[in-house]
Amino acid sequence: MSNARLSTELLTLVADRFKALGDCGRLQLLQALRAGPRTVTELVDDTGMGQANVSRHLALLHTSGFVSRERDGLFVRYELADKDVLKLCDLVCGRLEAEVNARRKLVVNR
Amino acid sequence: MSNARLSTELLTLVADRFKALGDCGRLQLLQALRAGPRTVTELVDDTGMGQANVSRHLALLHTSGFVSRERDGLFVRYELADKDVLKLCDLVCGRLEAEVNARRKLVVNR
DNA sequence: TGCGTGTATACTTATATCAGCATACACACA
DNA sequence: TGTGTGTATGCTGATATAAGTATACACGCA
Repeated sequence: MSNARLSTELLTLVADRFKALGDCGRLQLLQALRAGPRTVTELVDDTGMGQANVSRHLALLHTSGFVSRERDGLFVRYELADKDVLKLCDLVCGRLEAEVNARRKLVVNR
Repeated sequence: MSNARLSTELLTLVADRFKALGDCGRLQLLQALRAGPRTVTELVDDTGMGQANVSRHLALLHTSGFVSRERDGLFVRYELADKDVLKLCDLVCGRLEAEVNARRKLVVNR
């Protein structure tokens, strides 16, 4: 890391991770998982997305290492892999909030 | 932030930011900007990408708030907007490194 | 072993994204 | 005002991604 120049191969991997987070549906799933582990069915209910969709998005989040899965009988329970994911989201959210506030100030003071 | 449920509108905005980081070329540009401000031409040289490409990617990074721009005569100088971007990249890189090391260990010890 | 329920995947269509080329635009300077 | 250089943008074809439907697969249980 540090200041070393990163190879394009590594950057491609990094880009893939960001791409995995670059979808509203997947972020919804991650948000729903904030509260704790959830089965696919529960996530379908939580998000209102179709089952196939949820399953596909979860698969991608899983191969990207953002969630872990565990079979429980007939169900598969998904869970946030670690807290880094939320750190990433919160960093971006923080930036957004700052921008929104700045913009609001502009509008109010016009 | 905290644990409040985020609206899908906000999540869409967040997703757009992540999407902006979800491209190898754009990450290359951000990496090149680590060293300091750069003109478009310099970034073309640094990255080997086409000029139109570089310009478009920079435009996206700019509207996403990751870089700032400043005209300098005939040139436009781009610069990292803040250190958060690097924090984001480094978080993901850290995760990757950990995985790669784990995988390498598997290969070596097979 | 057969059935029902939960999850994953194949296939399709619609949409988005990317790179390259050509060209328009912005600016400095003769 | 015209010319050259740096930057941005419109257009195009190729590729990737997303969602829906149908269906396959996995598991528990009668």
